[in-house]
Amino acid sequence: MDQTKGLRKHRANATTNKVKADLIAVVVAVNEIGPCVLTIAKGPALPSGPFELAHRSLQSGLRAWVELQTGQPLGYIEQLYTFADRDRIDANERVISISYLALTRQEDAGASGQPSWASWYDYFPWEDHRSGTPRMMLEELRPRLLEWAGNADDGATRFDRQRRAAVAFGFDDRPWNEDLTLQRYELLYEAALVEEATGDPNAAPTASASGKAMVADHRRILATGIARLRSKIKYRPVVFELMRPTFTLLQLQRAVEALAGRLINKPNFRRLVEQQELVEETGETSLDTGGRPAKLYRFRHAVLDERAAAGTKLPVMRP
Amino acid sequence: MDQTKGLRKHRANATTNKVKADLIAVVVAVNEIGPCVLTIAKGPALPSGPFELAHRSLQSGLRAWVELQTGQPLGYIEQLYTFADRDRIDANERVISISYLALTRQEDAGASGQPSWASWYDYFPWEDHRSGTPRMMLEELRPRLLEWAGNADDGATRFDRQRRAAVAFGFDDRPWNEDLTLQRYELLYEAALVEEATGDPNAAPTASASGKAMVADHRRILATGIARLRSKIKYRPVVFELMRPTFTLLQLQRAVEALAGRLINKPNFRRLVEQQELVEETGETSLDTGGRPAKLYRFRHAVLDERAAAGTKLPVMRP
DNA sequence: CCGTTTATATTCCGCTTGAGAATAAGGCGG
DNA sequence: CCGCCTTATTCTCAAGCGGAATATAAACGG
Repeated sequence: MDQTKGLRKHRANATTNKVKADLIAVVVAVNEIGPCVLTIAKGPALPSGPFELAHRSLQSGLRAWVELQTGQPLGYIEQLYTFADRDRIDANERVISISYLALTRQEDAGASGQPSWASWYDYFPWEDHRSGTPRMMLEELRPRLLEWAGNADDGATRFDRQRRAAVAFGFDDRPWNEDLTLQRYELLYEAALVEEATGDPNAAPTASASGKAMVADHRRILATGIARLRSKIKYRPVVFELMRPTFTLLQLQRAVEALAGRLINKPNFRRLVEQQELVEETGETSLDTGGRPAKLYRFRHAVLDERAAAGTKLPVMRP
Repeated sequence: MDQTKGLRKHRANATTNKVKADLIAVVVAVNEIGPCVLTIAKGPALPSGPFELAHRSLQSGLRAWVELQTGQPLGYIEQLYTFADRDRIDANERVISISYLALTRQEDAGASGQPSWASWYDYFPWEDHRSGTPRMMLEELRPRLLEWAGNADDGATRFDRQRRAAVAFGFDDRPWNEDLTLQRYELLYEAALVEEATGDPNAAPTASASGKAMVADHRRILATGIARLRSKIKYRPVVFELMRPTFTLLQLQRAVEALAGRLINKPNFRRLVEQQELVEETGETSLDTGGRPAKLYRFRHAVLDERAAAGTKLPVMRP
């Protein structure tokens, strides 16, 4: 097989192997309730639509679909993942899905459309550790995962499944890692503990003990978005895309806690924010906190240019 | 505009908006010379080919094309980015490119094919800081970037361009950040200091003072791959995909240095590797080091399961 | 005026990290 | 055989950072 053959084939098939490209969005906002995801009113599904000739770019196509389906304008957008749907392998049609994470403020919604927001913990109840480890995780998920591990044929697989579950969920005194949202969902899928894994893929999704289901693989895409966001807030100032123009430090902390799904040490969080110079005082204070008034801050947009988030962990030598 | 209309449109256009999907690979290996990228022999281009109906998945399609064009089997693969080619907007054809990063060992090459490897610093000479800051960066790039900044219409833009160049390249006593490979290339592109930005996109690329050019946007994709790899080696043990089964700690360090493009403090690097338990001794030693024999190590594959690379940087509370 | 509530500031300690020096174990030439 | 050169391996030490708890400030309501 020489490579000339490969190149010839490349050209010959150029016109026959077309695919349909779908754009799909995980749109996140934070309100009093907590972290929310934008769904289309028709059902438990993420906004999506095909990439069309009229779209100037992938992102503008996504913006158009989301705004058309929900009336919500998008701010920050970043690509998540592209995959070829395995469920839809027809003889002559292939579908590619390009998923995105978008951050927005809920009040940005325009007049048109009827955005419907849902707490993302409705879909992943085991992901919220702000009030301690969720009961259902220890009382339902854990025994069912152990049962699944025990069902394996050979001992090696049993041991492996147990270890994977323990790492993902923090069993056996392992630490909880909020970034592993996707691995956890995939593990539950593999163990057939989420509805999508068992039922007819075309059946209407319902709520179950292990969280609300969504159509097709939308819940998996949502898990990807949550995982990406949870790890990203640690090294990039993206939280501010979700905040109002001015805010108190506690409001900022609550937003981060809502996303991360766990509580944060207050003084240390303030120290972190201040020494990174992420915010500046507006000079005003907020009285509706109940106690002493809190200073209001705004995001220092300059940090987006100034710093490039120096990478860590490699003991490089200084010149 | 209600959403019903959006959904109707969705269905109606489902069959008319097909696109061609290209798979494109940044295949990396490390040899005595340094970090290498796999190119097709026909010219300065990355291996690529269309996603076809016959391919079981995007990744398997990529594997097939790379092996067909270069004879190189691929190990580790991860997705980089998906984009719609702006250069090729015909009336009726849209092309989507899905790019991948692949890691392999050079000796893994089979009999067929004729892989051609090139040091990636041939394409990005300003990225190699292992022997100090490259001359060409300070003597050629810097003055030309400053000139470009000075050419801006208004003072604000001039200042902004200068700052961006300083952040990306570490001018004015700012630290060098090896992870910014993509930003640096994009800046040079914007300043028209790389050949792809100026010449006819269909002209044959040549070498210039600012590194070898590649066809279309392949050099940009390569920059994306380098940036991803440089940041990934800091929190995931992917270097081992590029190493021989057994190696000395200095060989491992040299590989990381080749990728990162900068030197590493030896004792601290050893401490890092050991305390993370990434490797285990084979019991043998290597005599061909010139001085005292070095212990040989192998990668502890178990770490891939054990640890999930705990995220840092958020002052979470412990229960 | 005092207690309650929340915001903000300060302190302390242990661990990691950056940087350099010291020691070990081969080969080689005299 | 001995001293020297080269590279490998280990040790030390101080500065900085992160985790946790405590102390002070400013509003409100009785």
